[in-house]
Amino acid sequence: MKVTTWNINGVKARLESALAYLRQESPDVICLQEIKSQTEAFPAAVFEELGYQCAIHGQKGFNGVAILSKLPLEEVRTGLPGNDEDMQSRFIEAVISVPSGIVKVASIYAPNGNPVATEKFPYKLGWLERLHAHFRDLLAEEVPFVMAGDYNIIPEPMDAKRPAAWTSDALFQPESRAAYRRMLSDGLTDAIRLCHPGPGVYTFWDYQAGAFQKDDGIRIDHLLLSPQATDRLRAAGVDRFTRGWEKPSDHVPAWVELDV
DNA sequence: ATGGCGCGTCAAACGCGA
Repeated sequence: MKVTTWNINGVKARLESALAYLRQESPDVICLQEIKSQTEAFPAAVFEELGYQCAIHGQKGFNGVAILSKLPLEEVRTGLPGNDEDMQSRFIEAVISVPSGIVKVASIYAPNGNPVATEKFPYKLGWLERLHAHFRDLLAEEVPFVMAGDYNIIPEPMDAKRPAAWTSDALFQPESRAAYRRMLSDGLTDAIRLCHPGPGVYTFWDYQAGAFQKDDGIRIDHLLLSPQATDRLRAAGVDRFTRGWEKPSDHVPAWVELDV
């Protein structure tokens, strides 16, 4: 079972790329972020033609997440628990049926948090706390789950080509990094890091300044696995080739392969 | 050394991202 995550930066702008990617790589499940589409406007029919069921949590203009699955998709939940005031569409999860039972999959789009001196940064940290509280509940269920998405966190200096350039950025603040570490110390595994322990593994390159040509990237898209999912982890990777396609997203897909 | 983009909204700039 292959589970992929991809911040596509607009599902309408990226429709041809997304379809090309799915035809080529054929993941069983793909978690999308920044669909920038209302739920009703999501082009579900074209994905269904490729054999995917769609669970969508959109909003007007910004944000928006989705899970597309070739395997039976059940018990869809939208919205991160813990704050009824939060209207931003950044979380969706579903139960996926697999031969050995179930796998829970969440598509998450954590807040960027910039500028740090504004209310955006505490919103980011609060959101991450809510995410942590939610998966702590899931851990108690002792089921395999994958929380995949754009965490907007550079975990370590080795996850940036130029870490010094990010020191004042919300993505690399000590508080952001600490929130990520707490999730790992609480039992989740960073699958990409486990399978690729060295530096130079990036998932995002800015559109500006020829960042991709200079490989001036950062690793901010992550797949965090529960212990039961980690037991089944066969491989993980990043598909950086899509960044070289016409009209690319600034993020590339990252994936895990699980024995299920 | 610096700055260099792109999407969506909406019809010209602007909010937002990272």
